[in-house]
Amino acid sequence: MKNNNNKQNKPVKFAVLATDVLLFSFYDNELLVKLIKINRPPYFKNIWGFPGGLVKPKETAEGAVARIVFEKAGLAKKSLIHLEQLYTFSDIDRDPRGRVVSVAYFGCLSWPDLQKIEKTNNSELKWSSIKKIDKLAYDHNQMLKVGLERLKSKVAYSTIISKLIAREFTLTDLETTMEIILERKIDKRNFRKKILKLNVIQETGDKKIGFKSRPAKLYRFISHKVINIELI
Amino acid sequence: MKNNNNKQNKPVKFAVLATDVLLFSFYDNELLVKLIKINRPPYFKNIWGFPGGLVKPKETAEGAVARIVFEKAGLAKKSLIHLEQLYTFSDIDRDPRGRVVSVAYFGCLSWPDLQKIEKTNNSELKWSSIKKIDKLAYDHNQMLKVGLERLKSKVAYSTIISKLIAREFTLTDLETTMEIILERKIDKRNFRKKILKLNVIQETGDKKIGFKSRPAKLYRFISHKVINIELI
DNA sequence: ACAAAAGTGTTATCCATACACCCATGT
DNA sequence: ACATGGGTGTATGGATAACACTTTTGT
Repeated sequence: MKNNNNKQNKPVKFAVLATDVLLFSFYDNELLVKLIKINRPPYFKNIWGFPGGLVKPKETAEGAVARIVFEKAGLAKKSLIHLEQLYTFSDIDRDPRGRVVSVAYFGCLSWPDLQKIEKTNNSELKWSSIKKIDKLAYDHNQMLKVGLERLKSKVAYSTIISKLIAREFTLTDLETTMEIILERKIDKRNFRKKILKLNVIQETGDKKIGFKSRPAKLYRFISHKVINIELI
Repeated sequence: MKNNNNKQNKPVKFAVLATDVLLFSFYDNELLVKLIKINRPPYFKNIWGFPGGLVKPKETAEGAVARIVFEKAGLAKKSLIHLEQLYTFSDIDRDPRGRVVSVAYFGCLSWPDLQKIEKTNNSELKWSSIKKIDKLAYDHNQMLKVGLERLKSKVAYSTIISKLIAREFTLTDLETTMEIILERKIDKRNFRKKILKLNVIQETGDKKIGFKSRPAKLYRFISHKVINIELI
């Protein structure tokens, strides 16, 4: 039973349609992504990968992702605040068990909005810093590459960052989150001038206190919608 | 045999994976897209749609598109000079015959590079101005909307226009092609200053003559690669 | 000579960039 | 008093935007 006899040559119309989801969050100055332990001997033994699963006959790909995020990624249904299609991966050998085409999605979650259980790491499910990711199952390293590229481009050219940070944030929070995701330094004074002129954030009136330095004004995004706009 | 008994409720893993392709070209001041006559009674009788077909078990989605472009869209294999994945459409009822998920691609073709047969319109295959498109089969109107959006954004922010125009072109050709695709006027002098400074096109040394007005210098794109750069 | 499209320059405004010091709080 | 991060302004150069006339050809 060690051969790949699932990889059939029969001219059936096939196929197995799956979906995988890259869930991003941000905590403690690190961009995180949700990983699940994959155990499918003989091909994958105790290797990490993205949550995924088959799309059911009566589900859209997006519907399947919503279900998988809940059932497999261990998130409450209401937690998924931003989800978009990333890319469809159809390499013939991407799954050694047989032909599986995967529609990958990516989602963004605000860490402070997560419940305690959703933040917990264990042997089956964890939030991993993208800096610490090694070999993943299937073609998930390739997915991660595509996903990170897309996330970076969206962080620079849209308000998607609003889905990754706390509802209320200081300008420094916003700046450093963007710096870490984009992997480059942003000039503090120019960033503040620009973001304030764009009319996408507003002061809450409150300040962040108790941090052994001058209290910082808190801001929030005016709209919950992700709009395309050059942020930096 | 008039009911939709292909739309099964069986909990099979399913599925049928298909691909559809939006082939764009540009001729006579119009953005064109390739349509094929679809005849699948009782659902579709003599209605236009995009060329498409099933992905075979041993094909990637991109491979299937390359085949369909040749077999169904009537293009020589070498003609397809630019192809990229657009979006995967997985609405449950997008195909009334049953569950079919389609990975849509879009391609760009330079009209003068096409052979005569490839440009011909008949009752089964035609190039249609996107201004004259009415109801299409399946969810192809939605695909067209997504495709046009993507094409517009790429025309503004990449050199993809190089795949839609003749290899040698005047600055006015380039400008009007972009104007028509983007559906807005561009200032002639500012456009010329910008495009020339970007170092993406060069003079060929020749001029376009015989047009009852002053001959215009011809240019070509320096690189065949589509790069991301703000063109206008 | 006329029509038609090619080609060209200047100015004003806005935006991007570079850069360093004082302020308000906690300890 | 000191350490920490918050907050602010200006000057320069480059890009953008608005705008109209002359040139070269075909007829």
